[in-house]
Amino acid sequence: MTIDPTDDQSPGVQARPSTVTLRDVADAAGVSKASASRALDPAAPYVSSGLRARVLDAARRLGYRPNASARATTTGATAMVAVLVSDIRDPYNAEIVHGVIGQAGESGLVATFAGTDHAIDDEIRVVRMMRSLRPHAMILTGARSGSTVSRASLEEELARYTREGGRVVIAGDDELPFDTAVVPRRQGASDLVAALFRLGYRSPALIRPDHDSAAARQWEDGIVEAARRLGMRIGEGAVVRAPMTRDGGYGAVGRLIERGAERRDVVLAATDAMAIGAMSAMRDAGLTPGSGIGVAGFDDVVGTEDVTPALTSVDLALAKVGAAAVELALTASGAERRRIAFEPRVVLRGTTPVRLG
Amino acid sequence: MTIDPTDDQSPGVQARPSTVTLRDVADAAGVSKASASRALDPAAPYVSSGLRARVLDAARRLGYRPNASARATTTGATAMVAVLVSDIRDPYNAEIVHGVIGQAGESGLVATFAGTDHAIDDEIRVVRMMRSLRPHAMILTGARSGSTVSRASLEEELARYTREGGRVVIAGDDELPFDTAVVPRRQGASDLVAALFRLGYRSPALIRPDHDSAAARQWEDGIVEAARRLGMRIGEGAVVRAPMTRDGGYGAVGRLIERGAERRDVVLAATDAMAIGAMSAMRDAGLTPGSGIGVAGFDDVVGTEDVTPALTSVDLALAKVGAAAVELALTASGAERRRIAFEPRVVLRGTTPVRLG
DNA sequence: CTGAAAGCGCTTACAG
DNA sequence: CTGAAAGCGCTTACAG
Repeated sequence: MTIDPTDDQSPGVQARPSTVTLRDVADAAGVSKASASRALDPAAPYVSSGLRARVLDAARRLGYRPNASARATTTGATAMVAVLVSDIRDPYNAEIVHGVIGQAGESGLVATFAGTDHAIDDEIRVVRMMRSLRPHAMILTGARSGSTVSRASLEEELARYTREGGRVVIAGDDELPFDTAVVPRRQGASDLVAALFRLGYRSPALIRPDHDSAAARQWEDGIVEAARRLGMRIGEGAVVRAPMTRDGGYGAVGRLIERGAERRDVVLAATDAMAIGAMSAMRDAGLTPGSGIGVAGFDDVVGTEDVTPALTSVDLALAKVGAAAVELALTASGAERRRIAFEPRVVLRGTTPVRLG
Repeated sequence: MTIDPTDDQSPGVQARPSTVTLRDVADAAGVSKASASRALDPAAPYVSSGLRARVLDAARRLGYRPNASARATTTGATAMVAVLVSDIRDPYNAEIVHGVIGQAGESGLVATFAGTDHAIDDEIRVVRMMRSLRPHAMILTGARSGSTVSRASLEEELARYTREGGRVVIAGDDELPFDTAVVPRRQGASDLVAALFRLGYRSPALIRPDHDSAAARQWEDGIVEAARRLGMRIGEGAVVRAPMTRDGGYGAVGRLIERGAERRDVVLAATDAMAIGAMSAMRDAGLTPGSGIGVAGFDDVVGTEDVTPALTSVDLALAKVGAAAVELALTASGAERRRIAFEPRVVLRGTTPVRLG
């Protein structure tokens, strides 16, 4: 650890935190605070290059860092985007967050995160807390569940924030009335079905989440719409609901088999985790994923390459969605609501080989 | 979206962002700003309950949120911990970050994150940027790589921050001179070897990261130390280096086989991802993980349950490490450096069955 | 192009 | 217990 010896003048005295301020820089450069402030701002007009050089030099020598809080109380907003994320351990969210962090860094913003545990009431609390920071924007990501009352409260809290000049952007599903970087679930699901059709699959079984989120709905809508268009049948008994986890997928297979899933030729799960669980259950039941019956997941986050055989899935360009959310937050929005969507990409792997006959 | 009709008095006028300030609350309650400030602070002494009630009521009615920036410029620090994380998509980091977010929320702090892409130079840049926010503490997590010069610059930048009154805490490996919430790698590795010994394994092969991080070193030290103590032999040829990824683990197996890994009875990889890759490679080479030759990973993050057979690993209590880092950041540190470590937990699964003979 | 001054929203001694 | 006043570190019209 390097210690600047000039810093502790009187060793006996309790060392108080000493921060270099604009005042110090101005003094060191022999100019006024106003000039120092302008010299440090690359966008400021009317600064002589000599003065600017002296100030910059003094700032570097002193290790000056502008106080973001003071700047924010002057300008009204913090150079920050606040991200509300339901669960950072979910690789789906982690991928979006990665995109947000990258783009925020490039745009000179810091990104702040708060966890919300999926619950809307939690999210309301967090929005309230975040409002204190006066960030340029709040980005909401991840599925949320809660009552209609809670949802209204959340929208009210967000509306308050926008009235204060804040910007709200959704990164994910298109379910709240704000600018949205859309995760292309519906189209991805449709594309998946079309790709499987081309491989020879004709009768899918579905494992869908047991709660009614926008994500679940869009996935199912995409599947059903493409199936209908292509003349594939999805009967009543071919859809089961399960918790959106690996274990949920595992448990769903039993119920599918009770209903005669052997007559189906491919199992589609709403997430990779569910699909991976389903694969384990199939194996435990004596079925071999990829021979006789296919399996496909959704999201293409992690683990799809590491099961045997590798899992077919759909890449939703999540990091791009996160980056796009930051860009939406940065550019002024007019009256109308904006949407940005990316192209999903179906990734065919070993669980869905070409089907003969 | 709920709009408060009292808010837009003159429809023709450009709606300017209007924020409720302490002044507004004080006026609404008929008290001074000073009194309003005290009434809003639960810890303030000498506030009559009548006054407090009126202020609290006014604040709620108006949707008042204190301006964290203004508060911070007054008090000198932001109620915030800044977390520097190399890559949020790495489930190892995500798990620590999850612990940080949870504990920060409970302590009334917001958590801010910045990505550093593993590079020390990036980290220096980010520390500098974060210093502007004057957070109570910075928490560093994840492995970092860089030259000795860079490392010195990083430590200098961090030292500057501590001189300003900031606190630095490491969540992870014990490689920088600050308070540390220690990931118990070394002990976890030792415990793993001891557990495998009890199952009958005698001659491990090692797949270790090809860079010389503290994490890699501690894992290897733990393995070697326990093996020596138990009289197990790890020969020259039984250690290969590989990139710390799934593909790295995959590639390592080929080299292990060239060197006659068949004579080994268990393959130990420094991370789960490497172990999972190794399993795929073994299968491709005609070996079956768990029969004839065992496999064990490390970290126990995700995916260990989803490969076939399930992967033996070591749970490093990462979320607790993250939470402990926040607690270290919150409690005053004396002169001496503090360390908190948790108990690792060996999780035996299908890849390391009891070995007969 | 540069400086003196006001102001951002808060907290906290200091007097009452 | 309450209020008037100073001050935190910055930015930005406003005069020169």
